[in-house]
Amino acid sequence: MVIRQRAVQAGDKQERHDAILDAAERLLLRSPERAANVADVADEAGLAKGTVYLYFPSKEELLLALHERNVDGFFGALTELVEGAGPVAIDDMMPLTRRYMVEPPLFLPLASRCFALMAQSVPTEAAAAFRQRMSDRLLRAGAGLERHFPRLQPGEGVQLLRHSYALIIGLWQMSDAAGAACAPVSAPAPPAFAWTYADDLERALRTLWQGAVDRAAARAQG
Amino acid sequence: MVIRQRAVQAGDKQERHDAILDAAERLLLRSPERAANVADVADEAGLAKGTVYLYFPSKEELLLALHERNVDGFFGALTELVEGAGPVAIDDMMPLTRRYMVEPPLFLPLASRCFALMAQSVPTEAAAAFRQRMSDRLLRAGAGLERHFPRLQPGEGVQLLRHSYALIIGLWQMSDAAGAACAPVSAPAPPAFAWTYADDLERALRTLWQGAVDRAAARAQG
Amino acid sequence: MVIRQRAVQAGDKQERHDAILDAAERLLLRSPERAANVADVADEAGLAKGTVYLYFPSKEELLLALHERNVDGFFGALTELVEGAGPVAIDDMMPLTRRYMVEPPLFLPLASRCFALMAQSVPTEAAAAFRQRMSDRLLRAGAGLERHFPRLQPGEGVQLLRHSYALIIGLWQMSDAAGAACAPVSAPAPPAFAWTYADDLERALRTLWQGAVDRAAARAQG
Amino acid sequence: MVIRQRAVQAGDKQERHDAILDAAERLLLRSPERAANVADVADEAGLAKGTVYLYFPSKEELLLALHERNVDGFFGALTELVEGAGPVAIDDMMPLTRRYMVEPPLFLPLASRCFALMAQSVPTEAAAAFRQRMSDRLLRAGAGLERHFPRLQPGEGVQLLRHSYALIIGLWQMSDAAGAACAPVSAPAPPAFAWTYADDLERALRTLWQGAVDRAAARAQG
DNA sequence: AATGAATGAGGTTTCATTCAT
DNA sequence: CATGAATGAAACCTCATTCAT
Repeated sequence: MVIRQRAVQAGDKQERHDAILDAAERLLLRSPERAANVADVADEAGLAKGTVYLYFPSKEELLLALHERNVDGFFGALTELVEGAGPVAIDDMMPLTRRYMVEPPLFLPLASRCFALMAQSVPTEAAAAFRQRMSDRLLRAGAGLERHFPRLQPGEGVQLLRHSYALIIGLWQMSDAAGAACAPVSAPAPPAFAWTYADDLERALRTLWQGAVDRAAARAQG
Repeated sequence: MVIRQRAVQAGDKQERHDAILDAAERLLLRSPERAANVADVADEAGLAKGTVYLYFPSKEELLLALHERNVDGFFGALTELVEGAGPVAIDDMMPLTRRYMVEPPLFLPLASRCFALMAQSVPTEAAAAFRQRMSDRLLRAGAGLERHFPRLQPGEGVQLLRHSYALIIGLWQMSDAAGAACAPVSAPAPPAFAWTYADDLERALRTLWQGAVDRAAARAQG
Repeated sequence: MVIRQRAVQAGDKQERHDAILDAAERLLLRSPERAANVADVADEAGLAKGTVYLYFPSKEELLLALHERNVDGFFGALTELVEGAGPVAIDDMMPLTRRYMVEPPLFLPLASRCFALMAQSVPTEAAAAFRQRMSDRLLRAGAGLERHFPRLQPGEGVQLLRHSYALIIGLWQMSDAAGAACAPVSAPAPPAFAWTYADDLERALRTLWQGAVDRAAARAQG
Repeated sequence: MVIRQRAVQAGDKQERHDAILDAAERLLLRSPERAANVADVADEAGLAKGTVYLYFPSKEELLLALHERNVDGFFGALTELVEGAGPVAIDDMMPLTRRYMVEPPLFLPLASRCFALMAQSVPTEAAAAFRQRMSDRLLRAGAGLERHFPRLQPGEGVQLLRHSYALIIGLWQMSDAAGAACAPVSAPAPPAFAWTYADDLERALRTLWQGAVDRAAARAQG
């Protein structure tokens, strides 16, 4: 009905692509429980359903793209940090994580959901491509990291990042957040989970990084 | 049509309950890609669809129950270990993990899926109850753990277990295994993921535990 | 919404199966242009959409089943005729054709449409099965026919029936009927088509049968 | 993007019109099972979708035009034959039929499909116009035919052609060919259909023409 | 004349759950 | 208790056609 400006230039198209992602994001923020069907996304974007399919082959790949945009934000900042001039310490990582993953209300639930999608509904090639890009980002950031912690052996930077990411995701899934997301009035968390996700994550990451650094140091000494 | 023996005794009921779980498990093992709809589970159990609903309030809670049975296996063994007479070292944990979580082909995918379920489709109370039982298991095992690593402060045992579990799940979701579950012929894993899940997990867990022990030791010394 | 009696007995099921076909038939009679989507059929039958899918695997196979029921009517009568005691002449065939195929307003359009379905939307096996049953009917009726026209060689009965059926269908598709079906106010038919379908068909069939009988006679004499 | 030469001259337009038909034809030949959507046709013609609509009011009328081009080939040859100087016998018709209708892999499926289109999706006037042109062709060829078979009464030439066409189409739709179009590996045809379409058609046509000629002769004698 | 981005109606199918038997 | 027929919401995606550029 509402014919918005047509996207004829390549730039316009990217813009519209992003606009659709924005719409999906707004929708997920507003009602995380809803499965965000394509009709709603189109509506929110002020477009017709068919138009969404011009830009994304399926609902799943739309969600994946949205997630990847989030991921890019994090890795962009991380790469900038580790490839920058200044020194980098463990303490520099925490704010980054917090800012890009913990605080944005969408990152973790979406990441979580995308893992499920990848295992079920996304065509193998798309999943593989996503994984490949993820690998590239990790490799680059991991290599950068190794420059700042010279005792790390080659590959240990990537490894550490990979393990960190696993902790971030895994812990979130276990955390009350997952439950609380849907429970407006949640009961008090049982003792073993009675931690703020953010704090618990920080502790976990510190422990992990401590272990990695210690081991590297021990190896250097021994 | 075929009315199988009615379950009138309490024991019969438990038996049928388990039989349904068994059927679901067989089904998931046989075709992990399929979404395992209730009709198939009922069929596999030799029961009618309606009968399944006599034993489980919903499909989701059936899956959750199946997962919990798996989890119980692990925690049972872990508790037995830490509450046993002998000494326990980090190295004792690995085989346990491997045996109960890594090697059984169902544990990790199901765990992964259950997190998603908990956040979406399971009624709050059921989720809370599940969480509570999980908390109990963790607390008990965590407390047991602290007896063997006396430098750990109270609560650090649970914490370590929680973080370990997060690593186990998170890493699996990132691993090629998650993708490969559905892709009969998967492309070679991209470099940043080119590790066996089992090996990578072991490294990650060792690093984490190393970090925890080191920190405890440092605290004890400083 | 409206829970009609449940079909538990095999007989009930057949009844419901037929009831769905009846509904589809009514719908097609009422508005032949509409593609009769499954929702409408279900509505007309007073059932839910899903229920229709319990009885027919797809919309196409529903239509095919309806057509086959019509075909069965014709072949039933034909077989009864040729396997009956009395003598059978060419003139006996015409009323049969008229009664079962020409006069019922649905037979020919549906037959026409089913040919298209068979070539496009019906799974190969279903199409093959339909074809097989059609073959059986033809063989039986053809064999019966040969008993009444002893000069026909074995196989010529089936052949004649097959050719007749082709004429019936082909001519109908060419006839004004096809066009008139959708044109409430149709222009006068152009001269080459200015024949009533029924009359033209009778002429064509007589010509065909005449040719067959003549050839048989000639062969017998020569 | 790529604006091909514009068609400004009338000749250019006809050329482009034909080019689109050619593209549709190639497409149907290449994959008879596919429904040949407009996007594909445009693509194959190297044009944009919108351009196709400058030359054809709808997808259906495009198909109809393609079919009519085929039909024209047949009637052109037939008219040339019957209006030529030489004598014409039944045996002269068969090769014509074979060459223009049976052998080209597109004629029959397309003819079949067009009947369905005419009855459903084509606006009345377009259908009437098509029918009118068809009538003209038949009348002319029929009249020519009557000159070669002088015992035929006026109108019986057209009639015979019409009935022949009905046989050709009807028999094809019943034949395995129709089904086989879509079934790369088709099961063996059931006995009642176990004839080559081409042979069966020839038998049928001969029978029909025999009947017509016999009747004319009988009338002349009686 | 040509383009191709945008439209949106349209129909199929699945499957968790209920409830009459 | 057990059954399985019935439900119907839910969501997907295609594609003929239009029209701004």
